[in-house]
Amino acid sequence: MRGLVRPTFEKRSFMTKPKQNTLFVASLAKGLRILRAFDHTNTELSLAALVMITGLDKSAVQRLANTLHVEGMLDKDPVTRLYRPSHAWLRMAYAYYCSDPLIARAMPKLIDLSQRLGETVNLAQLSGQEIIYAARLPCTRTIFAASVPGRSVPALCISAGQVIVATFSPQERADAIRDWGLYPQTHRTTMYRAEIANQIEAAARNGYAITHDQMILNEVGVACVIRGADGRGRAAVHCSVSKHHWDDARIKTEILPWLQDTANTI
Amino acid sequence: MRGLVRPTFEKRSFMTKPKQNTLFVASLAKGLRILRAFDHTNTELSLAALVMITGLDKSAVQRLANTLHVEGMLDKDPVTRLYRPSHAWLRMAYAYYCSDPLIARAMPKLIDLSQRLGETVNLAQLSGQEIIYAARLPCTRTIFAASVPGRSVPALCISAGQVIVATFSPQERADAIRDWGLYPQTHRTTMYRAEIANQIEAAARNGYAITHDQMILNEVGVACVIRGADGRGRAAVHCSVSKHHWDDARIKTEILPWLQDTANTI
DNA sequence: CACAGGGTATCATATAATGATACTCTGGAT
DNA sequence: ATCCAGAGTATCATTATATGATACCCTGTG
Repeated sequence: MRGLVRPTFEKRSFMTKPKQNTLFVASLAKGLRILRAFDHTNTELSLAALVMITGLDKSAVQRLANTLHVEGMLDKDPVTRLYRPSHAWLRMAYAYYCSDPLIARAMPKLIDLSQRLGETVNLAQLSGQEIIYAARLPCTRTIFAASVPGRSVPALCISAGQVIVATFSPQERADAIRDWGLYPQTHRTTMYRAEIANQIEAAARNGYAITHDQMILNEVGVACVIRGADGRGRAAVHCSVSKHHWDDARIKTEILPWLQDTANTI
Repeated sequence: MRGLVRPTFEKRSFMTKPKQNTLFVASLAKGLRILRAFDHTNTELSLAALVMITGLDKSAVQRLANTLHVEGMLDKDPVTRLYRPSHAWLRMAYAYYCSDPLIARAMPKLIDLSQRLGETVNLAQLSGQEIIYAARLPCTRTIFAASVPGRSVPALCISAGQVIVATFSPQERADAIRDWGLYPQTHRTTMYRAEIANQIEAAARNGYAITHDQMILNEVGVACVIRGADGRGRAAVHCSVSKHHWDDARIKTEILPWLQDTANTI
């Protein structure tokens, strides 16, 4: 067994090739893989679990995780040895908020809106093929995932995404509807692209979108688009209410106008 | 000029020594330095600016920043070449939220509280010598920094920090009051440790703390501690109101009881 | 037109990351 | 009691990989 002459060699050269050279620091990228291993499913991870998830070598994970710990990016429970995201992850969000001028413009308006409506309002941004909730102002008890910012969901599924895609050129719109990811959040999440195409058409005509039961059952989402300088939608003001308290007619008369007004002034 | 024989050499061996060896990946640590260069002051940075702030070599910054860009941690404006935090920074916050069980327990209670009071409530956590606002539920227009989570401020300055330090043993408390960082946020921020000691004493007796003008002028902060299993305060429920609308008497009768109730049930 | 400043690309060099291996614990199973 | 499995930790030689100097390419300025 000792004599095993580097099965290492071909493996590494094989694995390393896909990465681009010389202006790409592989160690850093691997460190980021460690960070990304933490998500809503994996909230605290052992060394062994990190090895599993990242597919990295045990020694590598040991070093990288230790580095992240020393640098304050990961907390480590001294008894269980489990790693967890540190407060630095929250600080990064703050840095993001400060860096995005849209947030600063939107926040006060969103606060007013949430107080006026007495319902949960969100600022949703397009991030690749997903919508990320950048700011959330929850006004009623709801599930955990809907009460904290940073969650992302497939853009096509929800009103905020639809209203943004609706601002694209016909070609881009068609591409998005055909290609973008789609995965269910509830058993009622719309999974038919034809239906989504209709909803987006309607959003393009109306300037708003309303969806039902997409993220949470009995939840109605209403969204109005915020356009960038080029006219393309980059974000949306989104309001989430309970079906039990609101029917579509009241939503249209009592929520929509305020939502549109807010979106326009941002 | 060509013949300059490596002034490099001694510099590197000299600079590298302070870092611990073999289970510390310096490249990763440097990458994190790039990330940390972004804060509320530096919201978007050029290559040259990153070189300045991090003190790293130009080539290193080039490679590291490029790696972070390729890996989706930094956005890069194709025209100005400026780097900015990406949405990944928000996703990390979401991962943090999911990893901290306190958040999940606190959120619904905080929502109820904010609705009941009609005033801004926060969940504040101790992070080293600072308080970090983990969750914020703004109910009235306020300055930007007070409306988004992730900001951190010196623990001693504000009610939330005082009420937490008040749960420490006398020795730890004294150490904290003597040693912990203190930097002003307004021209009225308390900078006298003796006065802070008194406030913390009061907090220990009363179980709550009230501070004035610490972060924002004409702002009153009220906080009640949330104790961990060991009895030590790890977090606080914090409420921020305007001096113009609330005097201390009303705060004590109309806000404090609800705040204490919320803190206790979390 | 020359220059300065910032961004990009390339290369030889040896540092610093690598992954195998061996060691130490702990807790369960026999 | 003893053994074993699994997880975390520590160490080491090897060379692949990060390094920083340098040269190049822009664009805007004086």
